[in-house]
Amino acid sequence: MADVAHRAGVSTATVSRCVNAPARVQPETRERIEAAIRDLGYSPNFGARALAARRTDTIGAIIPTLDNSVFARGLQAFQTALVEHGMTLLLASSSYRPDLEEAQIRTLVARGADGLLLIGHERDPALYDFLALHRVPVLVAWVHDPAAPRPSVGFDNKAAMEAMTSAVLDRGHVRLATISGHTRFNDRTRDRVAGVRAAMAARGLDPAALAVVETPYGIETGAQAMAELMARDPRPTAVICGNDLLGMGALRQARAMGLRVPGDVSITGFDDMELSTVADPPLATVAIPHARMGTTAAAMLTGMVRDGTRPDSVALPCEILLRASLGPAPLSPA
Amino acid sequence: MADVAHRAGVSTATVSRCVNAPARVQPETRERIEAAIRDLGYSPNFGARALAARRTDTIGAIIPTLDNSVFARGLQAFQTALVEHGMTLLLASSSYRPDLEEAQIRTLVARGADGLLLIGHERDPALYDFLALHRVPVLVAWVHDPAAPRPSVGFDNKAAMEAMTSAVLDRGHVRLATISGHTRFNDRTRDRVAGVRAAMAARGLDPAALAVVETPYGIETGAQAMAELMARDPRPTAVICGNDLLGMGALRQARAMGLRVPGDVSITGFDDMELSTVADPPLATVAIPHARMGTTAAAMLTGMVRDGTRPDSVALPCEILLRASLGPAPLSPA
DNA sequence: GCCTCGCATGTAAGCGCTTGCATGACGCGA
DNA sequence: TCGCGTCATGCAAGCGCTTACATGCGAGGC
Repeated sequence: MADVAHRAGVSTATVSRCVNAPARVQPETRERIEAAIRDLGYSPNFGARALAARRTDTIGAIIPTLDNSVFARGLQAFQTALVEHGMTLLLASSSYRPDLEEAQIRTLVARGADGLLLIGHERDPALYDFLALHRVPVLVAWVHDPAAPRPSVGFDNKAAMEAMTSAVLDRGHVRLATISGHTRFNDRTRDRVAGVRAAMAARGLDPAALAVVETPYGIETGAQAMAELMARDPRPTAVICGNDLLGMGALRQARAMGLRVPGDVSITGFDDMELSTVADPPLATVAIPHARMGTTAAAMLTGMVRDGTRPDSVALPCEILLRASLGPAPLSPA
Repeated sequence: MADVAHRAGVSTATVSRCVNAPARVQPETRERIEAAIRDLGYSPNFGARALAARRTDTIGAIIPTLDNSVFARGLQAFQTALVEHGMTLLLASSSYRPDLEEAQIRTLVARGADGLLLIGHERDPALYDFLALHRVPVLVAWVHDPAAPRPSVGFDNKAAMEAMTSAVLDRGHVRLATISGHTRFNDRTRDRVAGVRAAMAARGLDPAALAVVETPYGIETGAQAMAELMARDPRPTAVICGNDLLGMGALRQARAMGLRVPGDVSITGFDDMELSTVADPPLATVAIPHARMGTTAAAMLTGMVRDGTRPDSVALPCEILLRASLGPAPLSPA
């Protein structure tokens, strides 16, 4: 930087201003500096800048997993938008484990993340205290809860699942089952199950009659859960799955058991992963606004970091995709 | 830090040593310091540390996309392993565009990435010069080419595709087609097509007879390419796809056209995405060692950064998964 | 018993930027 | 013409660590 200053015949202060606030330096001076920067191939030292300016232009994100495309797609949009705002993404994953998530949060804060994107509201309050202490703005994604004490961007998991369940009930189904991800430490999952129950209650069905199997997200686990549900008597005529992986597993298992979908049993998913369109039959599911969520999150978080504002939570709409895996309830009980 | 030093009755230098090289301080001193750190909730300032130590313990990765799980799964393993090595992941994506990739490389280097993970060898030599100039070690993944001037960790795309093609040829197919991703700027894609041709040549077939359609990776695009191929006369009896998304699209299109798979046409993929097992019929494909690749990459890159060594390239084996979408060639030409 | 060496710790000089404040030039109104 | 405000720029004090070198101590060898 000193070299650049010398070559341009100015002080390092002016070079710094030229880089960070070009408007504050005379056009001709700026040109000279820019030429010097180019000639010398100068690029500011990140550590020094972080130290002096007390910011890193870096945003941390901690997601449960990248192993399937559930979060990856939203993250892709988030990262791309972040770059457009001049920010860089620091990424960590928690494997759905609160203890690992906590460790990652601490790491990212120690690494100087200016802001954090987290999935879901539920975590140890002490963590939020920690973040407040370090003045790190937090944005919660994949959920929408205007009542929460922190801004969020996402969709209403409960309402979305309630809408999907209504569509199922519209088709005459009475004996419903749900294959859910683990609800412990996971408000999204819990809200989805609550949505199923709410829809049942709204139609005068007993929510307690809902058959629920909890299992980690995955195709295999979904298939196992399906096997278990199909062994029950009476057998459910519609299986509402907490995500598409579970739904795909259920579909595969149904086929393996010789059950027709939707003739004998209807199956729905949640997420609209690319695989749900190519399934046979295509999986009815809830489409999540991944891209908009990621893009919006990037804009909100950048704003929070730069202006110190606390934006309002943003609700994004989901879409119920009624595909062939959802059909009318079978006429005669199995 | 000064507070910690004062409370523990030592100098800041000792605190620093206690944090960075615990073995170099007396056990009882260390205990006092650690207690002080705990009591005060001290955590070192990242920028200051980066500035003074000239390293960030941060690794950058630039991948083409996170929109499907092709790279996401490997990245998941990479990130997890990185954390175990005390490193943090800076992530960027390029959308398969060399210009964006270059910009991201420059950004990550400016952000102080100690090392970089890149996908594929092919890029502007000036970029490699830039990286050498900045002394940033680079590891290339998703390919294996021992002859390349840079270390890599991955698999031999050509050999893998050659093996898959051999399996196809074993089943009597003669009229082959390939749906490939764009081969420009993409050595993986190119190697895969080359693998198909090599297998043909090895059996005395004319590699030039291979029908090739290039299209961006995607289910829709795969379906369109399939439609185009199936309209040709004579019609290929086996379609070898450059990845599973293309394969799934081809499968869907075949079904839509009333073609039986594999009765009328065989289809193969590449990647073993989760969706290929649930397809109907299940998609024959090449299983890539995502997790091992990610884990190995993390270990190699950490070593390169810490010891300044240049490790040997690592080849990881792929597995040919012969699933039902691949069958014998139809007896009578279509 | 003296010297040497190794070890634990302290001292202090940066690391390369940003930014509050000071300076001086210039333009404008009185 | 003078004074004041405005603007572009310079000065220099950090930002909070790491680390080369200095120091002082105890142990071991002769």
